[in-house]
Amino acid sequence: MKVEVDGQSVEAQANASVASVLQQVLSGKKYKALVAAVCRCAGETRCVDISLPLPDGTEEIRPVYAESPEGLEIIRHSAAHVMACAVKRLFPKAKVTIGPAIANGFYYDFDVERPFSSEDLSSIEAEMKKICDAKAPFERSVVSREEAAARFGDMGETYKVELIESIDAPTVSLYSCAEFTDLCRGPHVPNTGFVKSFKLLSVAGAYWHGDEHNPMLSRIYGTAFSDDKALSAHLKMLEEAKRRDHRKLGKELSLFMFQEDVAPGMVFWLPNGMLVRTILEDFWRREHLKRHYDIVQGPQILRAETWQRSGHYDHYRENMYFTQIDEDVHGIKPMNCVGHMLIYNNALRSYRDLPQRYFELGLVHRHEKSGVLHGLLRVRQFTQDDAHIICMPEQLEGEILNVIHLIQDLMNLFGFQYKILISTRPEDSIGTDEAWELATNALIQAVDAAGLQYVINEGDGAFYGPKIDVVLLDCLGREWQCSTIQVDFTLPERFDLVYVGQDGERHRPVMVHRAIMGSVERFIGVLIEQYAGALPVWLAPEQARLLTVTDAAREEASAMCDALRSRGIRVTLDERNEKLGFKIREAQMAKIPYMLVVGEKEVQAHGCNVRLRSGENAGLRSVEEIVSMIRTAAEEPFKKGGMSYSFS
RNA sequence: GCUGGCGUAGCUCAAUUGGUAGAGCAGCUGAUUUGUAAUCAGCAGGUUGCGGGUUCAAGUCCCAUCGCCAGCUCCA
Repeated sequence: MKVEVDGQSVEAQANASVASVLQQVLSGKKYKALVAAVCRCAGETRCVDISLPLPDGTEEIRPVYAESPEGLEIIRHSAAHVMACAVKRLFPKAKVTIGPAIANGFYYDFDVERPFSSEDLSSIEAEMKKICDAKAPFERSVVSREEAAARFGDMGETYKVELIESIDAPTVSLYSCAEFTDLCRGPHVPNTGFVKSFKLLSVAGAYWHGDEHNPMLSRIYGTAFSDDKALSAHLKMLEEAKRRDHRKLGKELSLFMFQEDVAPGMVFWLPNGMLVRTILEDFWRREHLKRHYDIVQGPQILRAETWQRSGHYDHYRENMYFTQIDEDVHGIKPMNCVGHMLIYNNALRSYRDLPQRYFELGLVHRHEKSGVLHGLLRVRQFTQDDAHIICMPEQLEGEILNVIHLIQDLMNLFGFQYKILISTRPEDSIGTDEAWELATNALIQAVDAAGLQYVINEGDGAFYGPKIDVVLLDCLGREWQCSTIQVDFTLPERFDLVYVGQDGERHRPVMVHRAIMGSVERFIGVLIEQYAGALPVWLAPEQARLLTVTDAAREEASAMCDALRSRGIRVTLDERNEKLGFKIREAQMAKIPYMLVVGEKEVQAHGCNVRLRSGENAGLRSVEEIVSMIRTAAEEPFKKGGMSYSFS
């Protein structure tokens, strides 16, 4: 039969292996990096082992190379098998469970008497190395469910038996490498020699099936790449991520602190950090005013009956803080929506008044479980850049498009890439089919209109409406969930929101919750990591520092400091009796964008010698030149987006 | 909340397996007036997270508690 391979038509014998067909076309070098193949038969594509015979009716084969995303996934999955094999050699009593490839590597969960320690990792790694050096082939076999269950049952692998019993098919496939056999769909690399660049990273606990009522298993995380170069690049990236950890930088740059015994999960903003936050918030409020939002603020504490009405008391009570005065129970707000609903109801609204867009930098409290707290990224008290847009159904698409533009502009400002996920109606939900369809279409059409790619998450919406989530990608490719746009059918009902239409009748508006940064705390945490603490000039708490060389320059430096301040530059003066090198070092570690050196020469010339935090020297400059240099740098990121920055 | 690892000076970390709690940085005092990532000297700094227990003796071992870190689950 004829098979298409890489654009070439090849004659293939029935029963020929996938490998032999590919070999006719691929050069030796390409063939060596081949880990699997994607076969298309009758319009269906699937990834197969190259050692298997060509599936009947194959029309086309596409080679999968080690360095491709699919190839890496196969290598990682195979690495998980190799790891399980090594663990069974070293810890024969360990029971295997599952071991998939994940975003940047793989893991395998084991049921062991004593959890693995980090010391165990190196011995497991050494055993894996042996298995890989042996280049043991991965062999696939297909057996009946009963036979597989019996075999794993004999081995005492009770978790595997449970998995087999849950599979709804007469047969299951098994993969063996060396002496280890695992239940697995495949495909795998041809032999263990393809797993040559791997590293075990950490151990962790995880529940069987992710359910905390199930036994706790011991999980080993690792990563694997097509070659050592890619592996070391990845390990370097992990080091870099550690170096950029916002918790570490927050301490080093005196931005914020935590005092866990006093207020776990709540931030103390230090002067530097609060300045960054203030600048960011001021900018963001202005941007919202420009885009025709109204800034509002609701109360922090509302009586319990209101939370009953909103549904939070029934659905969100576990995460809420309460306070009791005499007999009255009050709930501290975990969300801002309720206040905004009540503000809407303060007047009878006409269709001419819609949309109403209420924006609030709303402080909320959520009692998150202690184990989930994480620096600024997950806290119990935080500020959402929250808005609720109340509009007529036919305005929905346009409103959502405006929100998407705002998201795009913010992401561009900081150079973030992003991914868009649209979540549709879940099983358990409220609202009519028509309303869901209209809202979901509005979300999709708005994203289309903005010319953006998206992924649909079927059934992953909130029970009260469909949503768009935006995951931003920082410069290391890490993902951060920040923006969210959610249509809500419940709250307009519960709070009986109405508007008077053109027909004089009362109608129910629709409501959109949206947050762009998500939370100011989280967003600043992400920014710190994105810039490794060297915040852009417009956000830097200290934009410039004047450094005197000797006391003789004090007077001149002090005058320049006043002059720069009066021009709106955030500048300080370091006139301590220290060597210049010492002052430079401190300013450099504080990641101050401009270091302005004033010594004898500069006093003569009435200027400063400017050093940038990159280490570059910008030469002797006058105060005016420095002001314009800093302003230009501060405004630079705003050139590309539809947003502006104002000095004041 | 669960599993594992931790909690020592303001910060970063030592303390030879149970035997006198130390160092660097920061701080203070003094000397030094210095040219692009650390000048020198001295001083001070601790109920080893908090509470019990074992022991002649506990930072070290045991129990409990608060919290942190890596995950699981959840989420802005």
